[in-house]
Amino acid sequence: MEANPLIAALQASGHRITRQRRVVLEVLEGSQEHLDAEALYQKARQRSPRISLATVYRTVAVLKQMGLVAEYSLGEEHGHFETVTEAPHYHFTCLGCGQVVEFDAPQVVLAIQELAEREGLEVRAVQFSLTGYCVQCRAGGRDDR
Amino acid sequence: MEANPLIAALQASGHRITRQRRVVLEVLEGSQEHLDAEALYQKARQRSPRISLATVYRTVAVLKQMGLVAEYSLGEEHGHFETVTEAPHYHFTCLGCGQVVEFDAPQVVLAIQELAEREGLEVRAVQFSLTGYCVQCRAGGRDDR
DNA sequence: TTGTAAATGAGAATCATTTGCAATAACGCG
DNA sequence: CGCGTTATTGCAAATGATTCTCATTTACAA
Repeated sequence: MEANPLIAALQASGHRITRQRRVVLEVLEGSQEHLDAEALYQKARQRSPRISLATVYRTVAVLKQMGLVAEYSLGEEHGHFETVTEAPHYHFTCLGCGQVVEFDAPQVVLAIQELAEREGLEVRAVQFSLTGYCVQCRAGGRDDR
Repeated sequence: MEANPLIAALQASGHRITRQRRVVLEVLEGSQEHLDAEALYQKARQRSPRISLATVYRTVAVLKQMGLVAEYSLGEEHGHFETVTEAPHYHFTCLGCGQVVEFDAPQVVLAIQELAEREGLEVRAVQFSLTGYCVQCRAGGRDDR
């Protein structure tokens, strides 16, 4: 009955579908970038001007706990959000230009599985991210260590 | 001239050796655990009662930037600090009991090197941590998902 | 249509961390 | 050793991100 699968999932899990949740989800889906709470808020605002930042946080929290959205602490600073896709991937953030490079790392996934098995751990969340300088910034001599 | 290598390094890089820096370093070295700023502050206080939390943060910031100390965001919460050792290692934090399991993952190191080479990146920092449930907590039935 | 519990908006509250500034102290130099 | 310069400190106030409180609104099952 519901076109959007994320909305459907939300609904199926017994949550109410409000205009603001719908908007946050749409913004999240309609953007390739990794938005932080403020950016999400600004974008959501364009469609639902009365939405509050608190609601953005609350919505993202629900989605996160349902596993529909993931939170990353890219550079260091504050959190960034992204809808979860089939293929897990990780991020490299350039300290020079802020550019985010996504990459996958099957070896890392394997290493985790192995570790979990060996130690009897049940891994629920993986945080793996790199920071440094990208090709351009290295070349640009902008070596502001 | 200075017994402690970390102190020596600090000094060599042109920083002044103050009582508080010495104390923070000693506390950091003398503890296997991953202390957060507040814990560091409390421990440092025992030896140097007038030290302030701000100084702890400032000291750790200097050490971090020199690469002598690393910061981790174990569970999610706030930062934890640890002196850097030869062998890089990572952390698994149990959501049930809070226990931190350290592990190494040479495959991860390799994966990073490979990626860096392929993409021309200069990796300065790696953030890799896992959360989930440990053997005990899984067994304990305390499946508070 | 209506009742009720969930969700929202607005702003206050919280928490970790940072900063401004005057007082203090390290350490290179004479 | 005694000084002066300048980094460092302590304190308290500021900040930034996120969470909470509570009165009001709204989704949705009946």
